[in-house]
Amino acid sequence: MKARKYNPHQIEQKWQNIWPKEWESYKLQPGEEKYYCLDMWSYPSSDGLHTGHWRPYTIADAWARYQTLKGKKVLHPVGFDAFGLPAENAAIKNKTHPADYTKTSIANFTRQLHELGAMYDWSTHSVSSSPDYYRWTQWLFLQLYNNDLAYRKSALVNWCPKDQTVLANEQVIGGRCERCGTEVNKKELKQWFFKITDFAEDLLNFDGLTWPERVKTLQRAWIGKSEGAEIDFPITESNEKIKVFTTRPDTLMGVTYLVLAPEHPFVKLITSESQKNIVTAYQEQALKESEIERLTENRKKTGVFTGAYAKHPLTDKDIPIWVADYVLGTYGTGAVMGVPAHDSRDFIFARDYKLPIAYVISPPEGVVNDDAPYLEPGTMINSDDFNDQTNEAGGKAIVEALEKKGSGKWTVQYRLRDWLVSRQRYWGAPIPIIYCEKCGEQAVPESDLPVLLPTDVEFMPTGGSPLDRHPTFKHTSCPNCGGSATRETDTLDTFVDSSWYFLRYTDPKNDKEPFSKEQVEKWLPVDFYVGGVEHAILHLLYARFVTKALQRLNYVSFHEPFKQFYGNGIVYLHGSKMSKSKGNIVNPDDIVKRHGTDALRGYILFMGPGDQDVEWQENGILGVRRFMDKSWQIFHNVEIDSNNETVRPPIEKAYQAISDLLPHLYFNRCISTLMTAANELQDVRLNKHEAEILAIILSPFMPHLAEEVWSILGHSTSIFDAQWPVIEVAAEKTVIYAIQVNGKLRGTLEADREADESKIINESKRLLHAKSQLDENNIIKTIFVAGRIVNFVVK
RNA sequence: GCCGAGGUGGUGGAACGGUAUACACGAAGGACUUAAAAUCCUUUGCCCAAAAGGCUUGCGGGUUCAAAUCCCGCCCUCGGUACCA
Repeated sequence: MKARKYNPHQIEQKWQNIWPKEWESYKLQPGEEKYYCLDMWSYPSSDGLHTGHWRPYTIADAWARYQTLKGKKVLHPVGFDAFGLPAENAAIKNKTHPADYTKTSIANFTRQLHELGAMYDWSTHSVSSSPDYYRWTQWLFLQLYNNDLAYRKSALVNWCPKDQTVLANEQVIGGRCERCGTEVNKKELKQWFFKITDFAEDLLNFDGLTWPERVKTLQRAWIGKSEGAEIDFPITESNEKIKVFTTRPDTLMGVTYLVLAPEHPFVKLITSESQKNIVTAYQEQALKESEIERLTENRKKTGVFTGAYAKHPLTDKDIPIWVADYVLGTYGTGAVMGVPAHDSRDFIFARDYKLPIAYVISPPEGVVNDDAPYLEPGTMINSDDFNDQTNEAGGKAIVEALEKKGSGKWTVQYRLRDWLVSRQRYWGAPIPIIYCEKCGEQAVPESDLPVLLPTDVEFMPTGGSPLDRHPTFKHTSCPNCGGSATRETDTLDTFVDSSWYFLRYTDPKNDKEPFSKEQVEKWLPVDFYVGGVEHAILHLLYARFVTKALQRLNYVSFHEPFKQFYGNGIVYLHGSKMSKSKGNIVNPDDIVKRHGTDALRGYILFMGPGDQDVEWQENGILGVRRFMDKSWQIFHNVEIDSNNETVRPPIEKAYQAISDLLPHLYFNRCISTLMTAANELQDVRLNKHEAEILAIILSPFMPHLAEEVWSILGHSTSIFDAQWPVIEVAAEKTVIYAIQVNGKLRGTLEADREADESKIINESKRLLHAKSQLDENNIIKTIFVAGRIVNFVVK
């Protein structure tokens, strides 16, 4: 075989055209072992992909190909999350229709994904904005609606003034819109919600899932479970009770005031005549304040007295009721008991407003310092019957006493709020609800789905729902009474689309149902999911919720969608995350042109551990390219007709190492291993058997090169129809001992693997003696580790 | 503050408690060439002219025959998060 120069371009195009584009891999045959390998639904944009985007795709593809070689039937689907704000905003900016924008973006993405040479099954292809997909998104909405998991209510919600729509809590990052970074404000609006809070407890459970700690922690923090007590404080001169939530019922005897959030409904009810003006002014001012101002660190606490009092549930003492915005209307009961002696916030507030501070827990030793709140455990004091026990026992006793009186109980609070899913925007799935004056809210019958999104809509955002302005969309008849009725004109959050797409992939052409139970049960849960950790509390939480909801409704039997989640690290360039808007991106097209897809894939894997952030090194790609040139030469120096089955040590070693490393996803170390082997094999003439092994262990990372070599070696079928080789690697005959004195390396000794301990120790002594580095009389102890080390401990 | 991930050469990074710095980039020198690119060879953690030797995995302790790795106490960087009662 005469070595041509390695021409990646030619080879890669060849195989990208030959590799099947549609082979309906979701049709699992009896006896086949499934493996569902998924990368996150692409959000197509006209900007195209940069090398940072390639990272998860490359990881997923290497992994999918490896699983294939291990004999699994791999489902590795592809599709596009095309609905949503970014597409709509980009379309507006480019003065085009979102549908047209989406079409060109998808075409562009499709081309780039082909260039990646990934093992995608294009027959699974689904697009969230196509009616045969969103029909089932609407179906999903109806299932939730019909089972009390979707509802409409009026609430104070997040409003993005730039995008002119409401947002879910998860889409507000630090008081700003997740998409455009604009400060959000609060508006009282009637909106649609999904009851994710029903699953708060289930969502905390990650048993059996291989997920990175950081992602689990983020979700747990977002769900924010805290255990404590709900305690009633009856309002004097009213029949109402103020409910407070506290994690510290043990401090109940130290309550010196109560605080209501400014938006608490009781404020109006209880405020005394004389305080009315002050309180109303305070409420107005508090509501005006933006989330960002309110979140400012170390902000001065403000508040006003309502003029009203409540009775302490155990002592009946009058407790003044205040309004202060350090209490949030959206958490707990929107009211707290003020215990300045044992809570830092209450302490500051009480000091500033001259409210009494009553210590009810003292340190186990010494006396309490009254310049500061005491937050540690201790002994109950000043608490009547509850004195002299630990605060833990005291807390239990207090709740027991409250329970007896019917004015308190143990309870659990979550920070998680229901998921707001309606949007006042055009480019999304219409919410399938009809309002009839006679019959009220009506679900669109499933047989009438999809509720089509009209194309002739004036979609510039103005704050109202664009569909509302359409001449005909809105008008329909009531499915119940047949009378004239109107449609809901809000559309669904795009995260609803992406919260179930992995189910659709198992049955992408089904036009009777979103997926057949049989298909979904065959493939799910997803075995391996790769994507960015920035989705930790958006997509990943929503997808888990939807799966759990569908399980409750009996559409699926599993309760988690993603068995293993691999959060790929971010690629940085010049110290910040690659992004088109910042202008610091590396275009993969250029690199592919110069060095080929395989070199780029190889470098992406070689850069560093795939789950860690890494800085892009412009020249790093050269090392991989040189390795590929070298490999090309090695593969062209093969005894093609030989029946020799001996496997040389460099190949054995590489095979062994990669077989050990790859299951742990140590891609970077696999590439290093291959490089080492190539360096050792440069001048060697391989036999055919060796070349085949080498090609297979290289193929997950550089599939085009491996496939080409495989065909040159005389195979007419794909290398990915082959199996990961199983070879017995014989242990080497000799081993190298490190000879140490007091743990410091003093020399090395090559010895027979089978040589016995005393022989090796003697040889070691002789060696060190010759170098005058050991006085045998001083040896106190000799450590011998077979095959590794001899360590002489000397005086 | 709290939670998570990190801290190893000039750079990206390797290292079941057992020869720290593999692999690669970059740099220096050389070969080939009229020349350059490409390629190949050599060197490349620090100190010392070199050898010998010593030092070295953010800092300080500890455990161990032996620590980048385990334990304790700090420092720094990145990411997340926060009046959550």
